[in-house]
Amino acid sequence: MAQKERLDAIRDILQSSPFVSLSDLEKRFPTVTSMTLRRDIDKLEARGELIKVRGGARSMKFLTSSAEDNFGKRLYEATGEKSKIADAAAEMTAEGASIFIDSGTTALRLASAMPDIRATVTTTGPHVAIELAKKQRTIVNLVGGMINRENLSVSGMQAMKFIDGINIDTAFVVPSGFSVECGFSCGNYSECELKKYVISKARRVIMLMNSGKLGKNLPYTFCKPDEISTLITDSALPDEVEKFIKMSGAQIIYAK
Amino acid sequence: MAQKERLDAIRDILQSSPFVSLSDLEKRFPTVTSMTLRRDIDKLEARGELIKVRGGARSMKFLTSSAEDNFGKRLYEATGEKSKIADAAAEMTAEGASIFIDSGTTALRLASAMPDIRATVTTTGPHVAIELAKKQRTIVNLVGGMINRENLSVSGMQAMKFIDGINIDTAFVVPSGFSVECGFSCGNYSECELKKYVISKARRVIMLMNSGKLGKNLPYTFCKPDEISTLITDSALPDEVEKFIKMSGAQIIYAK
DNA sequence: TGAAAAATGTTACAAAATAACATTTTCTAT
DNA sequence: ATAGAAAATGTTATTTTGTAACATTTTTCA
Repeated sequence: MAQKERLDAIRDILQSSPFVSLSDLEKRFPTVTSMTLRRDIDKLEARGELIKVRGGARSMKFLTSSAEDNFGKRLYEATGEKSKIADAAAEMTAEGASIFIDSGTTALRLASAMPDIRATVTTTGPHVAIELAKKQRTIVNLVGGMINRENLSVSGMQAMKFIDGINIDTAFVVPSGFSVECGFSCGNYSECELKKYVISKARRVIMLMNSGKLGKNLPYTFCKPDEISTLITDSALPDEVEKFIKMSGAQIIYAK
Repeated sequence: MAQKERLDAIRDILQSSPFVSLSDLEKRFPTVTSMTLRRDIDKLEARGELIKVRGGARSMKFLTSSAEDNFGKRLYEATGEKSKIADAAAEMTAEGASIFIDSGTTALRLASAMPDIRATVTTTGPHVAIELAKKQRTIVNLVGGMINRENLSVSGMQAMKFIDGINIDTAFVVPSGFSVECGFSCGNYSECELKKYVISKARRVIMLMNSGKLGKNLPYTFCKPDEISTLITDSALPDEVEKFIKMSGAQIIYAK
């Protein structure tokens, strides 16, 4: 019976306060041990009524209301470069298309920015696939193969075979580096091979590159600008780079 | 710049997972100190993007939208039993083996409980693959194919082809239901087919079943007790069930 | 009533968080 | 280009917190 009263009291406190410390509780319930109070907190956490944090517990009520506030705010905050690029890319998708999306964080942003359309999306990124699975209408295919633990993407022989079996209308590819001399490059051989193959099979290739990648060369070049249709980036490219890419026949979109 | 990338990465992780531990982050960012990662977490907490908890951080997104996202919810359900089962299963792995791990939350527990051995692990669960990728020695293969959005697992023709190309020493399979009459069953046709195929190819089949699945029948039966080597469960089975399974020649392990 | 289960207490130990200061990197204004 | 400021990161020692494991008490209910 004693336990029930304590639990109720803790609940009450957390209705009017966003946090309660263990020492507060000790003062309030001097007849029981701190261990007992910890166990009370554990119980309430298991029921989802609060969140256990260092030194005490936070009120679920206050957490959810502040979370909603933040969500509204974030809509007006300047979104990061990657999100801008992703938003621009998301507009280039179409109902009914067969779409390929690379792995990586930029790709992940694209996945969450994608509209919920009736399209088939194939990806090499497990995270991307998980994000895409939240859509209701989109069919999601995950490429099989060996996982590269550095960047959590799939590649290798099995992956090549998988790509072999599909057609691609639009491929969204993310490089790790770009320079005029070396083109688009990445740091892993089998990934490079896979990207090459995807690009060769895709009707339209859209490269998503945030400006941080500019001027970086990685060991394996998988593509030159003349093989892509569009480059989406966040900030203005140096003149000679822009000229070079346009000469190669690719369109440049500055996402903002 | 480096900091920004880390913050983005942490944000990303917490978009698809309800919790990230500090040690996860240490593995992911081996170039910086844990102190730096703590400070990153502090920053994000100050912005209301996550909640700092002992050992890591919890996703604000999952706290608020856990009702919609039943996968995240299930992670915290039946935690105890599933971990016990996973721990017992983890002991049955061996260096050099070719191991298959199913998808699902129990499988995810197994993935994190697995020792870091030189083995090849193939899985149908993207979450499982991501978890396994944290090991240093283990080679991780992700089966390719169509994603089932209910339980985030891969199946379909492409997946069957993938399984076709590999050999399996030990398969850890997780059913959605079991009864004496119907055997081990699951709720999805193509998944059922895949499990069947995996079981037929595996030298040794270990079924991981928490007691909550007992007595449940789902539409598709993929296996009867006489096809498995071992059943790992958390609490004592009713006598007649235990008898039936042992008569089929399977070993029963009670995890505790 | 008398076992089993639940609640609580005790203690020792392990883990995690913090503080405070040192060092490095990055930015900025001249 | 560079000095100085500010921000980011590293280092270490210390304190706090959490947990595990087991002992004891209380409650439940067959």
